[in-house]
Amino acid sequence: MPELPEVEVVRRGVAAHVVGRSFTEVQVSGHRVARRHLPGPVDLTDRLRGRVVSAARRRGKYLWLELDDVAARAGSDADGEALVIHLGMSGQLLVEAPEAPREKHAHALFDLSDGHQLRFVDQRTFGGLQLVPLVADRFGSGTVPQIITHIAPDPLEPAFDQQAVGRAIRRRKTQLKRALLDQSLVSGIGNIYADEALWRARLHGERATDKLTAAAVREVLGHAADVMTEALGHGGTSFDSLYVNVNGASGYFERSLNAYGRQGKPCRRCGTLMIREAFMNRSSFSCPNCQRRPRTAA
DNA sequence: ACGGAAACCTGCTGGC
DNA sequence: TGCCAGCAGGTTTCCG
Repeated sequence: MPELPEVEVVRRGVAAHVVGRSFTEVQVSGHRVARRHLPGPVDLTDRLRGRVVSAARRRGKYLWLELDDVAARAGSDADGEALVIHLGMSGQLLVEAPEAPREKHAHALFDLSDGHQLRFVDQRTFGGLQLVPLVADRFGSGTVPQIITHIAPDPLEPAFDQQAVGRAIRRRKTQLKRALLDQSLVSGIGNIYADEALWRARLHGERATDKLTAAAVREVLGHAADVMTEALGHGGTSFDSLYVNVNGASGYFERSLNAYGRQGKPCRRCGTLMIREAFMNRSSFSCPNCQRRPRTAA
C-alpha cells in the first residue's frame, strides 16, 4: 500500500492490534526483506524477540514501530530504537491467526503476546525491515529513525510548514511533479496523489517550479493534503488485493480519482478526453485542456 | 543541482 | 493456447 493514505491505514491497524503487545517470537525468511538491516537477519530477529511495541508512527510513506527502551531502562540517555517498515510497491502488514495459511510472499512473521500474528507480506520485495536508532527530528517532531532523516514532513503532520515547503519548491529549478514526488521536499505524495493534486490545481506536472507563483504552489500543496485526507477517509486507494489494510480489506477511493488511470475518459470538469504521458519511467494522467503544458520546458 | 535511466522484484494483461 | 512485451502505487544509485 504505497502512498501516504494507504500507509496511514496500515499504521492505524498496527496501532490498534500491535501497540502494547510484545513479539514473543520473530521469524524472518530470505535475505531480501532485511537487506537494509546491515547487521543481518539473525541480529534483527534476536533484537526484536521479547520487545514490547510502544508506538506505531509514520512520516510520509515510512512506518516505524517504537520499541520498549532497553537502553533507557539501563540508564542510558539514548533515544531508543524502532523497527522501520517500508512497504515499497507491494508490501502488506496483516494481523492474523497464527494457524492461517501462510501467504506465498510472507517474509516475516511476528508472534504477538495476545496470540495473534503480525505478518509482513511483499510480492515484489521492494519493501523491507530494519531496526535502527531513533534520533531527534530536525523538524521538531520528537524522534525519528536515523535512516529517514532525509525525509521531509508530510502534509498531514503538524511539523509540515507549507510556507517553507512552498519556498523550497520555488527555489528548485525543476518540474512541479518532480518536486511533489521528491520526498526530501514533501513526503507521502506518490504517483496517484501527485496527479490528483495537479488536476485539482489545473496545473501540468511539467510546469517549471521557479516560474510558479507562491499562491499556485500553495494551492497545489493544499490540494495534495486535501486529496490524501479524503482518500484516508475512504480507506485508501485499492486497485486490487495487493493494497489492503491489516485485516485484508481494500480501500475504495479509486472511484473518486479524477486523473490517475483515466486516460481516454472525459475530464470530470470539462469533458475533454484525459491523456496519459510517459514521465520519469512511469505514467502521468492529466486533462490536456484544464492542465496546459508549459510552452517552454522546465 | 538536475535529468535520465537503471537497478531491485513478481505477476498480471493485452496483443499477436 | 502460448509467448512476450509492457506495465504496476517506490526508492536508491550512478552517470552525464
